[in-house]
Amino acid sequence: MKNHTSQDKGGSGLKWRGRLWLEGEEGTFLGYGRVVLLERIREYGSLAQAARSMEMSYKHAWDLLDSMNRQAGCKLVETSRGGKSGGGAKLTVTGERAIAVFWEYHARFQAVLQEMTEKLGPALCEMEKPDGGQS
Amino acid sequence: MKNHTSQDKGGSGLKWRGRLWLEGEEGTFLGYGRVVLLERIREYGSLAQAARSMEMSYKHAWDLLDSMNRQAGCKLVETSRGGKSGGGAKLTVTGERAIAVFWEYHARFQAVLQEMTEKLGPALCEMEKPDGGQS
DNA sequence: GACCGTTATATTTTGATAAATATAACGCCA
DNA sequence: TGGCGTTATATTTATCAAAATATAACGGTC
Repeated sequence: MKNHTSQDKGGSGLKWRGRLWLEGEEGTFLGYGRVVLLERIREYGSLAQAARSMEMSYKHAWDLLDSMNRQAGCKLVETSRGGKSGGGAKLTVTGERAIAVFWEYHARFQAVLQEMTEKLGPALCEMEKPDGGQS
Repeated sequence: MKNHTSQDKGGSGLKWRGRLWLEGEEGTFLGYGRVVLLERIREYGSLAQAARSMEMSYKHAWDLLDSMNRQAGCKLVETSRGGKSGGGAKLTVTGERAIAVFWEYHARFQAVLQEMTEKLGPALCEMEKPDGGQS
C-alpha cells in the first residue's frame, strides 16, 4: 500500500533536519539535552542519578543546571544537601513550565521540518549536460 | 517610538534559535557552512582560495565538498588539476541549484523562528511561592 | 625539463570539550 | 562520632574533531 505516512523524504532520499534551542544572555538556555535532563531530575529526584541515567558526568549535568538556573532568573530545580537520603533535587513550578514550553515549540518546529521535507523537490541532480563545450 | 521591529524577544530576554540542514545517507548533506563554501568556490573559482577566505583548512573544505558530491549523486562542483592556473573548481548547475534551494528553505526557517520568538510569553519565572509546605 | 598553483591524500599536531577523578561540605541517622 | 549519599567544586585526564603539515600528482607555461 505504498507507505503514505512516516518519512517519505520526497523521493530524493534527503530530508530537512534541525536543532532548536532557546537562547539567553549567555548562550543556550534551553535545548533538547537540557530539557531531557530536567525530566530525568523530575523522575529520579536526584541530579546525580539523572546524570548517570543519561551517561553524563555529574559535573556536566551540574554545569547545565547551573546555567539554566542563572539565566532563568529563578530556579528551575531546587537542590538540597545532606539529610537521610543524602540530599536531592526537585523541579520547581518554573522547571515544569520550562519543560512544557520547550516541547510545545519543539513539536511545532518538527512539524515545520516535516512539511519542508514533503515540499522538497524530487531530486537536485538532473542531466547536468554542460552542452558541447567551448574552447 | 518603542522599537517595533528587530528582535524584541518578547520581553523575556530569550529568543528561539535553530540550525537547519539537509540530511542525506551519510549525515549532513547541505548546511549553512557548506553552502557558504559553495558560494566562495563560485566567487573564487578555486577550492583552496575558498577555504582560505573562510579560514578553513583545505582538507576540511575538500572533505565537505567530497561529502556533498558523493551524496548528491552528481557533482556540485567540477574540479580540475594542472593547467596554466594550476587548476580550479567550478560550480555546476546542480551546485547553483543547491545554493538556491538551501537559502530558500533557510529563509522560511528563520521566519518561523522569528514568529516563534514573537509568540513567546513574557517570562518563565513567576512568584514560584511553593505554598506553606507540608511535613 | 623545471616551475607554478592547484587538486588530492596521508600523517602529525593541536586545541577544545567532555569525562574522570578527587575532595569537601552538608545534614540526618544509628 | 562516624557513615551514608547527595550536592558542590577543583583539578587532572582522555577523547576527538579540526587544524597544521607534508607529499604527490596534474597539466599547462617558460
